[in-house]
Amino acid sequence: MALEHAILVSLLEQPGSGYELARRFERSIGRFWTATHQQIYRVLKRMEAEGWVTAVDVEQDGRPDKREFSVSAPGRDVLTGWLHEPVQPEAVRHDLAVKVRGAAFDDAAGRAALIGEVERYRAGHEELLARYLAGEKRDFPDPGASTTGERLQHVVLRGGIAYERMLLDWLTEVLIELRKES
Amino acid sequence: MALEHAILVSLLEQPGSGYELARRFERSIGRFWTATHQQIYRVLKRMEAEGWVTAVDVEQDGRPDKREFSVSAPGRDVLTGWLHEPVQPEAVRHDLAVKVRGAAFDDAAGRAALIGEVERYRAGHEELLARYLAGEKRDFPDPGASTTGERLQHVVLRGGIAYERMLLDWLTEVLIELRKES
DNA sequence: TTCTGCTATGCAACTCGTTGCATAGCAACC
DNA sequence: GGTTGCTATGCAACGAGTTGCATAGCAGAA
Repeated sequence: MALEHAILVSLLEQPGSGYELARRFERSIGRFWTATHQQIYRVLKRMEAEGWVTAVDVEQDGRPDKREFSVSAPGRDVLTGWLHEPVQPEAVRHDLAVKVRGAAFDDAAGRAALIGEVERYRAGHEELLARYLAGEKRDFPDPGASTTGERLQHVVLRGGIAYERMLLDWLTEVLIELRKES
Repeated sequence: MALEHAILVSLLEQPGSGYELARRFERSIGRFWTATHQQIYRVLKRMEAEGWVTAVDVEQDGRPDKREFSVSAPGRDVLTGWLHEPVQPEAVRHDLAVKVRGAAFDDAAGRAALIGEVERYRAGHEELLARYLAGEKRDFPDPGASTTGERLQHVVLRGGIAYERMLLDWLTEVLIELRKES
């Protein structure tokens, strides 16, 4: 399980509350690891009990108080320990690919509906790519002069960008094939 | 949940036993949906109870008997019903991206170890790409003249190929960045 | 002042997926 | 005859992830 590790990385990059983490997981970190706020709160609780993170109450004005988490020394050790473990092959789960193969067993009207869905899906990923590119321009304007952390964050973002471009090209191909059958 | 649907697609393409399905999930279908034999048997049992698939005992010589599953009419309806539902955004979970960002909080020796892991991981995906390309050559030698099912299977395979190529390029970039820090 | 909406945290129940184990038929090899 | 290895099926326990719900502070608008 790597949610714990994703949280440790995120908190090392920037301490924050469970709520803030959930928002980061919706945005930047969600590029490579998704999680809901319930999962995050539950895991934070366990991590706090194990001494991997520490929390301080922070009063805010105009807002409810929050509990800000930081990574402790043992938490850092847990992270580096995990970093040195072998990289496991990923579990791939891609609904759309199942649907495309399934479309062979549907009728023309059903395939037409699927085409609409794929177009909608593709438009969503076009938006996502645009957001990544905007984020890249904003956060990494100067490719040469940056810290280790920034350069590693940048290469991960470039991975997200490459993935989205690949996906958009592939979806174009899928639409061509699906339209041949309608 | 789409494991049920992946199984329905696979059984429509070719009826088979739980064991055979598990082997297909290791190979072709595992490109876009992974599952272990335990999961598959459990889900098959439930699907049989709900009448989505039917089983016949098949005697084999030189081997234990097997139970071969086929999709029933209700099962087909379940599949087409699912095909017409909106495509959900995928849950992305990529260990390696977490590790790359985490490498900023490791020391030089740790990053050196990670480089070795990434190289090993990359070599695995090079092999996988080679297998996909060999499979493409074997199964889809003639791009023009094929059935709907074959063309849709081919476009999904091309997606796998595009993904692996993108991944290999990205891993090259990751290795360059990690080596800058060692 | 009530309603909407964002910040902030959490429980409970459930489903999905993983891991470890167990059983059994049959073939081939040593 | 024992061992190894592949085919074939399954249970039980656990851990991970999802869904629905609940609570509460505070701001701004209607």
